[in-house]
Amino acid sequence: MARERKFSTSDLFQSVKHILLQHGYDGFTISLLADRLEVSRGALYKYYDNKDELITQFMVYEMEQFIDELKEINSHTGFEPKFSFLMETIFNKTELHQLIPIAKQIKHHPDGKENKDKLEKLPLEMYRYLQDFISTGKKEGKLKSHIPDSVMLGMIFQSVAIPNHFGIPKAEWIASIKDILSDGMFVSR
Amino acid sequence: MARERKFSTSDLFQSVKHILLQHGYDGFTISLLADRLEVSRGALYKYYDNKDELITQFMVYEMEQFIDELKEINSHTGFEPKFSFLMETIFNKTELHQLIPIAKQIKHHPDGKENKDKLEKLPLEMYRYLQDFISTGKKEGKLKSHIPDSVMLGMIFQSVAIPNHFGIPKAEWIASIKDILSDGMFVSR
DNA sequence: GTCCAAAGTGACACTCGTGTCACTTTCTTT
DNA sequence: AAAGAAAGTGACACGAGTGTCACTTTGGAC
Repeated sequence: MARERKFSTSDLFQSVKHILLQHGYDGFTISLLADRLEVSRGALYKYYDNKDELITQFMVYEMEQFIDELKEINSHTGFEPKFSFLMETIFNKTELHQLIPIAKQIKHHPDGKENKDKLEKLPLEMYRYLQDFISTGKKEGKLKSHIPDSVMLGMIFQSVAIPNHFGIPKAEWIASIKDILSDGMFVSR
Repeated sequence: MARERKFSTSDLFQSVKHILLQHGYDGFTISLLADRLEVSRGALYKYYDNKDELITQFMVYEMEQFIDELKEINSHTGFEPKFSFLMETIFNKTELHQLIPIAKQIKHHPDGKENKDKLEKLPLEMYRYLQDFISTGKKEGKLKSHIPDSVMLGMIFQSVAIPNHFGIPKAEWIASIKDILSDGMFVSR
């Protein structure tokens, strides 16, 4: 290294996240990012060919980190503890789910699409990791076997995105969702 | 009217919807719309001050239409029929839920914000209409009374957005979701 | 047939963000 | 201290989309 860098990759990703969450995909500009890092736009183009590649790499990073956290699920034994861990992990990373619609907006250039592929495969990889959890649950007779795994996982993951319009306290909010996912909204007869 | 219009408002909204779903918010341009309607861009500016006002008006129209459909819920008697109607209505209008993230991206100009207000209030109006349904369900002892209404409605509405990655047939897909919402994923003990 | 008001046109000026590149700065190596 | 490699700068060319406006077209009213 001939000269010290003015910003680290994690500085950068942190800023990218901040800007994306605040301004959304199309509100994100290289200038905004450069200002925040106190460098010139040109400097950023030294490391990333273009805006979309930058955002894609950020997304991959963010997803991989999340998947790493999820892997911890295997350190819990028994179905209920695993389920609780899963819910906690998901609800502690609410921002990630705000990033998903943003990720879908990325306009991928014809060339350099390796990262695009990677990004598209990550959600599937995640599903695979959790497949175990679900099938264990079914085998143990805890989960209904006639409901497809993907519906269950889909419901679980989608639940973070529910807007809490009326500001229900976080603990009650999560408990309610867990309750519905587990035993439904209906009073059991 | 001194001269016949080349396009009706519903022509226009239909095209707007098509373009928004295909290209997303930032992919939407007045040129694209003008081309599709076979008019010049200038013509569109005769009716709408700017792009965002146009999209906002479209969104309001779309939401109001959906709310009208939902109002039909009162023509059904009994809790289960109402619930089924609600699920059907929601899952027959999947596009609308793809429009929601798009609506959030609208950049509202400082002036002319009446429509913006309207758009923000509509989801709440919708909640109000369905409040009845939920509270009736609770009173009749069908729904768990300790779970907040907004969590229930949130879960119901959010469920359309679950991506069906593995292409499960629509009927099975909806039935599974209904099942989870009603009685949960857990095997009842 | 003339008038006029609404509908439509397309060229124009403008803004904003992108990506490039020759150049400067800073530090390490020898 | 000279060389040179990596980091950073800022002016530039460019493209795409926006919104405006003087002008043309159309068709009903009189």
